Amino acid sequence: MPRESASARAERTQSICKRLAAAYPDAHCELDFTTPLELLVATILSAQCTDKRVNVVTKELFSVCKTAADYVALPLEQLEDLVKTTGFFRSKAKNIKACCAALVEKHGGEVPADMDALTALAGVGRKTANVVLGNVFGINEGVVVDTHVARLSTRLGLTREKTPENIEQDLIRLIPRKDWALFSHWLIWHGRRRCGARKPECAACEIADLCPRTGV
DNA sequence: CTCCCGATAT
DNA sequence: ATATCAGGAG
Repeated sequence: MPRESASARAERTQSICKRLAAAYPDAHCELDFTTPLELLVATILSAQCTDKRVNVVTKELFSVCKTAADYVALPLEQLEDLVKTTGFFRSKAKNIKACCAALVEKHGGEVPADMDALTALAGVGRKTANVVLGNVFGINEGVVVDTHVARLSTRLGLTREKTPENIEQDLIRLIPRKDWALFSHWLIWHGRRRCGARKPECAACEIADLCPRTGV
């Protein structure tokens, strides 16, 4: 089996984007939020947890905490109890408090629109920072690589890298910057609806002919 | 690399 | 019973 050329892969990627854009015309962030701080907190909570569960938890959490100072003032034990069902609850509660303390002390209580400032916050890595930058500030500094984007990028033969950081570099080279934000949403939606980790529905897949598993 | 960890689908 | 879920820190 001949190795796909870089130009052929770029062209196939374009076709994949076009097809997924048609399949998911309203793809968007499925975490519920109304402010930058709400998306930041929701994304911290979304680690190894479904967005559906996060949205159940944040509905009550956001009614209790409106500002970064509110999270700082809330006793750790109460915050742990509010986020318990998202898993990793002790780490997440601790991180959210430390994160919000830093927001109050270093950023006037606001969420910084800056990659370095964001990733310096407790519980905020590159993936979470990319989510916040893209979805509330319209800044495409990188590509969001979560578990779905990583899995589908590998299955689709868009990367051979293993770490999220290295996969992101491959995707940045492969995809036009204007599509970065949508690309992640398309792959996440497709990963949830069609190309699940345990049960990929290749027979019904909209891009089966563009995938090394079933087509090409 | 390991650890953090509850809810859900299979 | 086990894999997986919009990961990050030590």
